Amino acid sequence: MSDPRWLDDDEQRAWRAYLRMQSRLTAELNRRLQAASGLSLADYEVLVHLTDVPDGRLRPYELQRALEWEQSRLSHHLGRMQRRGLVRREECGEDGRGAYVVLTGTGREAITAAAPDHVGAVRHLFFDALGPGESGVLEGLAVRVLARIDADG
Amino acid sequence: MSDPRWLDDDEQRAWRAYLRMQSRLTAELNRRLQAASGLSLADYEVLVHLTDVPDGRLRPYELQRALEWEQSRLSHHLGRMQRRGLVRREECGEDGRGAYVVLTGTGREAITAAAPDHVGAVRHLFFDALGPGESGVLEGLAVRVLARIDADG
DNA sequence: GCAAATTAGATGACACATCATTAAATTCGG
DNA sequence: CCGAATTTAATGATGTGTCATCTAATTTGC
Repeated sequence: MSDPRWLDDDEQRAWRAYLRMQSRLTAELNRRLQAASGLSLADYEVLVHLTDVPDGRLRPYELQRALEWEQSRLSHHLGRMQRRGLVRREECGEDGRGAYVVLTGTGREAITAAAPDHVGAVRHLFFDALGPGESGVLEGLAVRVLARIDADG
Repeated sequence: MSDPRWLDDDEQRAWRAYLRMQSRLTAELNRRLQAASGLSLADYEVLVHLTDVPDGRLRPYELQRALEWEQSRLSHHLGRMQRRGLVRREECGEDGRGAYVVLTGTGREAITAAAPDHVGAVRHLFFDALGPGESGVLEGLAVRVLARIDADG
C-alpha cells in the first residue's frame, strides 16, 4: 500500500482548492476594502479591535495578543497608521515602559465607513457560497486544526 | 429582523476561526519548511510546478498562470531564486521577448529533500484534524467560493 | 533594596509584494 | 506590409513582514 505520508487524490485536490481559495479570497477582500476605503485588511483588523473597547484605547501588547501578530509587525504597522492619522500613541502612566494606542476620530470614521461594505463582501463571496450547516463544519474544522498546531507547534 | 448584510453569531465565530486557522497554519507550515530546508512556501510552490513538467523548464508566463501570482511578484521572486541557485534563466528561441525558467540540480535536490516533511506536516496539522468526508466538503466549498470570486470580481 | 531576569516597546536591516513604468518583440487590422 | 495594439518580461519605488537587537522599566529572588 501507498505511503501514508502522502496525500491521496481527494486530499490533493482539496488542499490545492483550499490554497487557491485562501489566496484569492484574501486578495479580493483586500482589493475591495482598499479601493472603497483606503484601508488594508491589516488596518481593518487593528481598527476593529480598537473600536471593540471603551475609549478606543489599548496597550500595544493587548492588541498584539488579540491579533496574534509579531510584536515588531504591530509596532511597525502602528507607526504607519499613526503617520496616516488613524491612531495616535499616548504615554502610559501606570507603566513607564508602556504606551497606549488610541483610535483617532479619523480612524473611527474610516472603519465605520468601511465596515458595511467589507462585511457585505465577506457575506457575498464567502457565506453565500456555503450550504446549510457548512459554516458549523468550517468552524469545527478550524478549531481542531488550531488545537493541533497549539499542541504540536 | 436583523440586517441581512451583517453576520450572525455562528457566522462571526466561523469567520474568526477560519481567519485564525489560515494565518496560523500558513505561518506554521512556512516556519517548518524554512527551518527544515531553507525554502519558503513561495519557493516551494515555484519548484513544485517546475518539477511537474518535463525538463523542469517553463516560460515565466506559464508559471504565472499556474501560480496565479502577479507578474512582477514572479519576476522578482525568480530573480531571488536565481541568485540562490535554485533556478536559472535561459533565452527563448521561439519568442524573442520571452525567456525560460529552468530548474537547476540544486533546486531539484532542495524540493526533493523538502517535500516529504512538508507533505507530512500538511497531513499532520491539517488532514489528520478532518473527519470523514470533510475534505470533500472543504473542496466543494473552496470551488464554490472561487466560482463566486470569478463571477463577481 | 539590589542584582538578575523578565517584560514593553521601538528600531534598522533585509526579504517580500505591489504598483507603475518601461522596453522589446509579436500579432493584428487595414 | 506597416502602424497600432497586445504580449512578455524586467525594474525601481514604496509599503509591508520578520529577525535580531536595543533600551528602559518592572518584577523577582535573595
